[in-house]
Amino acid sequence: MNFADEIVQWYLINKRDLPWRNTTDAYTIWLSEVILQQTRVEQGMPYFYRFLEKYPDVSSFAAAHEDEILKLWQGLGYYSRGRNMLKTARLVQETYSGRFPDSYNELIKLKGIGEYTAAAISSFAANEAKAVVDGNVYRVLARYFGIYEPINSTQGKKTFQKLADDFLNKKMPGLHNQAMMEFGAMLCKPKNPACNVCPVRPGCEAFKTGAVATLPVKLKTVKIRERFFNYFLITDGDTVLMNKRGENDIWANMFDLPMIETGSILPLEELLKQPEVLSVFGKKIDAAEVSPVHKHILTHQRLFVRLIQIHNQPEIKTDKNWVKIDVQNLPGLALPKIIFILLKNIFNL
DNA sequence: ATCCCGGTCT
DNA sequence: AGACCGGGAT
Repeated sequence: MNFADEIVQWYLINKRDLPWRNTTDAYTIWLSEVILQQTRVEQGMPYFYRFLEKYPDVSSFAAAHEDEILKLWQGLGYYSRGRNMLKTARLVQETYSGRFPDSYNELIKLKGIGEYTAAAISSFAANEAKAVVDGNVYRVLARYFGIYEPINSTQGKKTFQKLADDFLNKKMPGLHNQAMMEFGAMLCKPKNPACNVCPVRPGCEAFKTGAVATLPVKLKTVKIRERFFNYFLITDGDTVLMNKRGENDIWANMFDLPMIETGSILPLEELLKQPEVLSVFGKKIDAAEVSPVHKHILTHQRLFVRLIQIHNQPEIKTDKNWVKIDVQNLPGLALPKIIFILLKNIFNL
């Protein structure tokens, strides 16, 4: 028996009895599939029952008000799913006279139905030979075949779709698709997969190489953080107050200037009222901006940096990391690029 | 408290 | 590539 047949055998014995599996009605399957997008079975189940009871067919769904749909959808998240369902129900009512389509090529045109859902509905309702590739299928294929291509890259998606298509049981695509997903959800789980009872363990590349916990590979999207650095230029004769940075943030152990970080760009007036500023510099600061806001790009951060000169400051509550440095010694310090630029403009370094 | 997970649309 | 959401794990 090949890999896919083994999984179908496993499925026939171990499957959960879920309500949407006992029908070939495209409308009912559509309802369940959209509810289950990005949603766990346990969470989606009560919503499925409520929707099916209130809207037993596409005509009743199409006749609903958007407010009713959203109310019934409340708590499920990704509310555009509900709004798209209403658009689709109305379109189906109009153009298909209420007969929900069950072919991949018709389904894929509908709002809220992408590749996965079109393959799911067409294979479950009409046994069309389209392989589903959802998060479960990615995981099962990546592990069994030992594929390190990222599942969320453009090329990776193609690779996995092709692999899924190649292994699809063309005689019973619906059963095959259900089996692949159930196997991923119940046995080949993201965490703590049940390899000890896995029927395809002997052929599993990830198991052989100890890569089960590593696969599938997923590109993590590096979110770029925006930060706002307000630097203060505090001079005394030929010296300037510098700050030795700590270990944990960017520019570890390098020198910058005394600084207050804020959550956004504040007008100078506002900035000087911030508690952190008041506690360090007091109320009567004679301060002026001496640089525009510089945008400084790092790999994971976008910095908005400006320099504010403080003219008359007799008593500053100084920090233990602050040190007076002779201006002529500034070029000898390890300075981040943007700090060097700010100081260069002031002191003609 | 923060991270991770997941289909579709734009 | 990023936005959309809530739940479960850490």
